[in-house]
Amino acid sequence: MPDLTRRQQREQTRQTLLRTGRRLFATRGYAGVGLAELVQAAGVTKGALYHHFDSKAALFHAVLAQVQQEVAGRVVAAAEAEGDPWTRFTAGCEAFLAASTDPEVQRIMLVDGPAVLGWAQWRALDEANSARHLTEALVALVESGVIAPQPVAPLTRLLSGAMNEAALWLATSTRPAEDMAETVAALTRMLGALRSR
Amino acid sequence: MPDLTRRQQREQTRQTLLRTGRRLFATRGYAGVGLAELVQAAGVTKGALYHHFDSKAALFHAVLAQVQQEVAGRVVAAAEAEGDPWTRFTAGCEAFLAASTDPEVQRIMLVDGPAVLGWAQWRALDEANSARHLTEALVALVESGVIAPQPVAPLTRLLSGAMNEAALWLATSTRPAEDMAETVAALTRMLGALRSR
DNA sequence: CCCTTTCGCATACCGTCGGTATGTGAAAGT
DNA sequence: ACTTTCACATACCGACGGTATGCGAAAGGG
Repeated sequence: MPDLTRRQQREQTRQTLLRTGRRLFATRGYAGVGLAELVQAAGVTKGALYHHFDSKAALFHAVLAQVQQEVAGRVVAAAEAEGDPWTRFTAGCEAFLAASTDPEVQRIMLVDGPAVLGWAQWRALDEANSARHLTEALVALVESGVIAPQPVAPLTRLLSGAMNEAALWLATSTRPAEDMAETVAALTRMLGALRSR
Repeated sequence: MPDLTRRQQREQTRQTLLRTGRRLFATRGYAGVGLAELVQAAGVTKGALYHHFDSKAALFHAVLAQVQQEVAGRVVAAAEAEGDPWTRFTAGCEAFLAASTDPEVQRIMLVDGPAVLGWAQWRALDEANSARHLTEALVALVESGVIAPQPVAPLTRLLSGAMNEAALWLATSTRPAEDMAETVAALTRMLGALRSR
């Protein structure tokens, strides 16, 4: 009787690589960490890495997907705690800003992501995990008559970009609480312009 | 009498490296182009490159600064053609979107820039060349009473991020004219919310 | 229970990359 | 005319991402 089945061992190694990759990519950036160092920190070898992932970029892709799903989870949780569409929407935006202020999240999701995977692939991941909820929220706002009927696709990109950049800026702020409050205020004000009269 | 003085020759080589770097970085990305290939395309050697720039990243930095100054030039020109602060502002935003839709500009300025130089340094360059004008325009709007008094720093980041992401999205659009129009419309509507009543 | 196959991973190695140390020849200074 | 400067070219290095191969234990079959 083996202490660990093969499936268990395999999954454990994979998770270790993901955790280690996430930690190192977040702290020193994708280009700043070599595979030799990464596998040593994970306690395995390059053979193990290439058994689980096709390339360094593929490992990064898996890490990025994991990070995005975590952020999306926090956003959805915050939104679902509210009742009406408008409050769900603003709560989700604020939760996204709060979650994305984490420096670990930023470097992987916002800085290195587009450059490593290319903008198109990064956008596809972002759409599948994060921007999808934003689009759904905007559609719900239009359908419930809270905001005026209008194309949601450009709105989604504008708001997504605005919040991404705002999160990066907030992370460097010397007065995070005030800047966060002012950012949410400005964002809410701008969103308010879309409301039906 | 020399055909070329040393200063002339030096500047010519430097410009050739900048042009070649810009072309290659734009088409295949920073990580996708090697220095050997770059210097061969420029008709020089690595010795020449490292005589003019401290590193590959330093060459990219110079290229990025040049690209940003061109974009900023177009934005300022469009803004200065208008009279009142509000129209200058919207004209500048539209000019930025139009200029940043160029794929050559995008990859260097919006995708690779933050990852190669780090967000902080990229932000400093952006602030010096591009976002500075945005801040000035917003301050002018507040001082002239067009929009309500409010902190401009978070507004600048929100709008800058929104336009950057919108430009990337527009570049992949299958109906660029319509999407551009809708984006400008949504942007203008959101900005309208900031107007004094 | 043994024998075979599978497979998760380690080892050894390769081409290429960014970066550097040194050489060189022509322009510039005196 | 002689020296110095300097804008490069050449040759080389360690480190990197990636691959080909070997190995040993778990899984499967009789």
